[in-house]
Amino acid sequence: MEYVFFDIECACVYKNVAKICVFGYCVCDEQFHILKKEDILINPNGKFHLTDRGGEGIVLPYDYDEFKKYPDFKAFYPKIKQLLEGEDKLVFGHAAINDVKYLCLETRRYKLPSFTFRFADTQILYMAMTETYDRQAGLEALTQIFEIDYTPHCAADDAYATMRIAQEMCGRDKCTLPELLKKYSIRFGKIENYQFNNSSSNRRNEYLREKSREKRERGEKRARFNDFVYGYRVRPQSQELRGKRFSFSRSIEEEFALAKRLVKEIVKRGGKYSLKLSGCNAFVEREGDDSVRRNAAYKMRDEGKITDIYTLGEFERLYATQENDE
DNA sequence: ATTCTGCGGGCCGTTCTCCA
DNA sequence: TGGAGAACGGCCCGCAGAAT
Repeated sequence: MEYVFFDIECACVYKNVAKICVFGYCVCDEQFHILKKEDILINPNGKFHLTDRGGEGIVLPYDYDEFKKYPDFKAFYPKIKQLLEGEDKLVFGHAAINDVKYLCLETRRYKLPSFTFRFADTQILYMAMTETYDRQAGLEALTQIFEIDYTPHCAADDAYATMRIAQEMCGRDKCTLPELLKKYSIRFGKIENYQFNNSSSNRRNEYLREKSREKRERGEKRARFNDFVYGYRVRPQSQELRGKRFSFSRSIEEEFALAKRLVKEIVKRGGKYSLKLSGCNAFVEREGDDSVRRNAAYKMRDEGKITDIYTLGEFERLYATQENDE
């Protein structure tokens, strides 16, 4: 069994065209002994557009004029196909779905048959291992974590770094790469017939499901509170809070019973409640709150737009009716 | 009969971080 | 250029049934 790690650099990437200029790969055996490591330089048949965007972008560690001397993608297609589709090998990449997409686009551009192979994504694997699903781990970040030397955006070196990261992950869990994939329930991505889908992990899928459930529930809570606020139109009993427009920190809003009770107290005294912080002149924060909304409220106080900020405790002491709450 | 309330849904945006 | 995700933020409507 051989492992093939690959990475691709493009001269330009647009919506429906990505012109590949380097196909870098690193083939190793099951003990991560490197069998072959190579950069295939390819004439992209197009200009380089990687740094046009406001000074940002990437600079490839190659002399761009060099590329014109090499054959184009069509010429290298059989070799790349053999590398990725050959028998008895596993294909890996860091955020491989991007590279797979570029391969797909180039086969279309040059009217070549679609690639057909399976691949696993080491970035997904890392996320599953470390259970950090809330942000992607960049290749550079991972090389720092595992102390791997490499030249960024040098395709063969990126492929090598990807391999070393896989090796380190195996070392950490003291198992082989296929065992690691199994352990973290990594499913292979696949390209076939110009259609491709990503490598995935069960844990990440579970996480995503959980997140979407939480998001839905938060949304439901907010919606309930929103609707209550919009629909609550009782006549005030006093003018104590006349001209005051309150907003609460999010965590208070999400505690429906509490938020509802407080809004009733405000309205009873002639005040108003708004979900929108801008336009308010009073704010109630939860002790120890460090949310975006709370910080925005403090900023508004500095600007003189908000005059009163209460903690929940202060507000309760001032306005909450002990008896006859409901 | 009118008002209040609960519950169901929907829409939009910004900013950040990945990838070449 | 130009996607894909993710976190976070703001805004509204319609309807039915309960409450008064």
